[in-house]
Amino acid sequence: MARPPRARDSVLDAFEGLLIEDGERAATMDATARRAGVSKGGLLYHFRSKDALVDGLIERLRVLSVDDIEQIKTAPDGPVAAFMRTSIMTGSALDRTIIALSRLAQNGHSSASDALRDLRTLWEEALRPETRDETALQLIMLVSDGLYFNNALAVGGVPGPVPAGHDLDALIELVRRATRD
Amino acid sequence: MARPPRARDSVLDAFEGLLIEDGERAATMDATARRAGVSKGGLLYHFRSKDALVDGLIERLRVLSVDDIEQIKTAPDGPVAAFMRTSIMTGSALDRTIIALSRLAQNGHSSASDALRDLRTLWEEALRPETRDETALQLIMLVSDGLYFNNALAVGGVPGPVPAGHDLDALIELVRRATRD
DNA sequence: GTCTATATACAGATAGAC
DNA sequence: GTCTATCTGTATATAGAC
Repeated sequence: MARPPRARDSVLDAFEGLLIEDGERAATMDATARRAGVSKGGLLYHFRSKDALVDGLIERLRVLSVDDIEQIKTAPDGPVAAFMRTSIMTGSALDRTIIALSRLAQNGHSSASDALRDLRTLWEEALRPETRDETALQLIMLVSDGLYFNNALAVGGVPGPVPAGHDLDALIELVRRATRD
Repeated sequence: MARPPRARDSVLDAFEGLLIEDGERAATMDATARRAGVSKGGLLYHFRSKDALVDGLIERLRVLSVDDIEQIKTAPDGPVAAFMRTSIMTGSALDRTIIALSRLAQNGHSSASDALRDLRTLWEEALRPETRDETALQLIMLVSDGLYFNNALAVGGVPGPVPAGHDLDALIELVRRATRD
C-alpha cells in the first residue's frame, strides 16, 4: 500500500466531502461514486464495502495526525497557540477528516470514535508538558473541542459563531494566560 | 396544544432516545414506533411525517430552554458556574434534547441547526453581563460547547473524557477566574 | 386513535461482461 | 480496473379497516 492508486484517493475525497457537506445519511455509496466520477462497480473495486470506506478514512486520519503532532511540537509560537490556531476549521486536510469521522462516530461507527479519541490523547500528551496542571490542560482541550463542535454543526455551508482573526488571537492569549505556569 | 396527549410525548421520547443512543440513521420511524410501543400507523397519527417528528423535538427544546435560562439567571452560585455545571451531560431533559437535535443538525436538518443556534444566543445574553469582555464570554461558551461535543461523540454508552466531580469544580473555578472582572 | 397492508424509492452488495 | 444489471432489505408514506 506504499502508493495507493489515484482513483482510490478521489473516492475517499468524495466520501469525506459528502459527510462534511450533507451529513452521514447523504454519504451513500451511490452518491460517493457519482461525486468521484466513477460507477458503483468502480468504487466497489477499491472499497469492497461501506466499512472499508470508513476504514480508509480512519487510515487517512492516522497519517495526517503524525504530521499535525510534529507541527504542534515544533511551532515557533509554542504548542498551545499552534494547537488552538489549527483547532479552528481552516479547511486543512486534517480538519476535514476529523469532521467527517465525527459524523460517522455519531452514527454508531465505534472505530471512528476510537480513532478520534486516540488523536485527542496524542494532543493531550503533546500539550501536557506546556501546562500548569491537568485542569489547565482540560481547559485547552475543551476550548478546542468547542471550536470543532461549532464547525461540525455548520452543515450546508452555514458557518457557526466561531471567533476569527483578532478575536481568535485574543482568545488564544486569554487561554495561554489562564493555563501557563 | 395546551395539553398534548401522553402517547405523543412517549413517541417523542423514543425518537430522542434512538437519536442519542444509536444515531440519526437508526432513528427510523419504524424503530421509533417499536420503541414507543405503538404501531407505525399509530405513530403517524400523531406525527404525519418525519419532519413533524423533528419539529416536535424543536418545540420541546424551546419549552425546556425557557426554564433553563431562568434557572441560570437566578442560580445561587452565579450564572457562569450554573451554566457550566449544566453543560455537562447530567442526563437532564434539556441535555438529551440538545444532543438529539445536534444529530439532526449534522444531517442537514437546518431547522435543528437554527434552534440550537437560538439557544446558544439566549445563553450568551444571560452570561454577557457576568463577563469582563466578549473574549471571556467566548471562552465560557466554547468550554461548554466542548463538553457537549465530547458527550455527543459518546455513542453507544461509551463515555467521553469529560471531567466530573472535583475536576469539574476545579475547571469551573479556573474559567471563573479567567473571565471575571 | 390505533391497527394492517401495501406502494414506491433507495440503500448496500453481488455477478459477470468488457 | 471499470462498467451495467440485478438481488435483497429497509425507509418513508398512503389507504383504509376496526
